[in-house]
Amino acid sequence: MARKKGMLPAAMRRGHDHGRCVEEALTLAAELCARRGARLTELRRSVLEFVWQSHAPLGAYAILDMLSAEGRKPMPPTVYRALDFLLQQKLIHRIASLNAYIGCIDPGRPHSGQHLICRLCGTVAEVDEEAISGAIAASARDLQFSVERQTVEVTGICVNCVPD
Amino acid sequence: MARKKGMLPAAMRRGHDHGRCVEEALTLAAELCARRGARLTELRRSVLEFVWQSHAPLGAYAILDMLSAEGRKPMPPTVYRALDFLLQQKLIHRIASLNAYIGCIDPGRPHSGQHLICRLCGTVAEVDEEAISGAIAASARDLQFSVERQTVEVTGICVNCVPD
DNA sequence: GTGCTTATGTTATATTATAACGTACTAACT
DNA sequence: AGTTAGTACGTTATAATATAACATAAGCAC
Repeated sequence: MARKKGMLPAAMRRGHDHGRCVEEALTLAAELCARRGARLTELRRSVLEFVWQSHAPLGAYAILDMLSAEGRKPMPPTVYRALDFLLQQKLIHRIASLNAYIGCIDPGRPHSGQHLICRLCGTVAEVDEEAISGAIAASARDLQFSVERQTVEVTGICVNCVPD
Repeated sequence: MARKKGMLPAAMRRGHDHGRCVEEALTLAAELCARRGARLTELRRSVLEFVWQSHAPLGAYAILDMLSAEGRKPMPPTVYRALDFLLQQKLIHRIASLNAYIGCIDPGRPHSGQHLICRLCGTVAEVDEEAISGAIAASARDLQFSVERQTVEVTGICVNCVPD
């Protein structure tokens, strides 16, 4: 799972087999839930699948529309409950600056991810840099602040969208 | 303005003279706006003052209520426009994870601030650690990602709220 | 003062999220 | 299989955050 220096995260690698990413993510999610005694119901699985299919974070109401298009006609609380479950299981992240949700690239391992958000194509890449989380932890320690959650959202232009 | 290592940011120093913080912030804001040819109107100044008076970020509708209590009866767009102005002038920050706004501690100098948010008392302290922003910049460079904005919001328990 | 620009007022509505309560499903035990 | 306890989902209503679109007023340049 460890990405090599200089290697782009999958979300920003053009032409990668994303169907396979999604499939693997769903399989891993099922395993993790089974191991934890958490129920990955059909609804929750569908939501996770939609979230994973998109490289850009999906809003709750976008997910709701997709479920509606599939034949279910859920109301907002249903979607939010599924999202809450997936957040609790750390299968997805919430991108606060977009009010939207995206699949977690490494739900099996505890980590504080950082997100790079391309302002043009909307793609979000998750990275997990010890240098970043370590610097935050060090600063917090200096201020005797006990960290529970780190939200790092970096907005800019991804390599695929940079004008030549 | 540079905070010494181990020294708490004002927001988390009990008993500091916050009235003075607010006063200084308003004076500086007036100077900066004058220098930039931006108009710090009465409304905008009031909003900035309310935001500064609180150590916890204020929501737009809380500000609206405060303005109403003062006699003005603005509608939401009025408040949001004032907030937009203050954001553009970098006199305040938006805390995405709270949908709320807080005064910027150092609006004169370009910087990418990081925020420590106490889950218990709501106080937010802004710091500006080169180690953090540098680590983010380095990671982005590695991915050929061109950074425009860094959002770092760290949630946890501040030193004043830690149980002994 | 006239005209231009910027700021604010006003009405309406969009978007995101949750409270509260009811029903159905599932698993565990008898 | 029947009972029960817990969990998930359905449904209605509404809260909280934010913006679009257009009207009026205030400030400034000439």
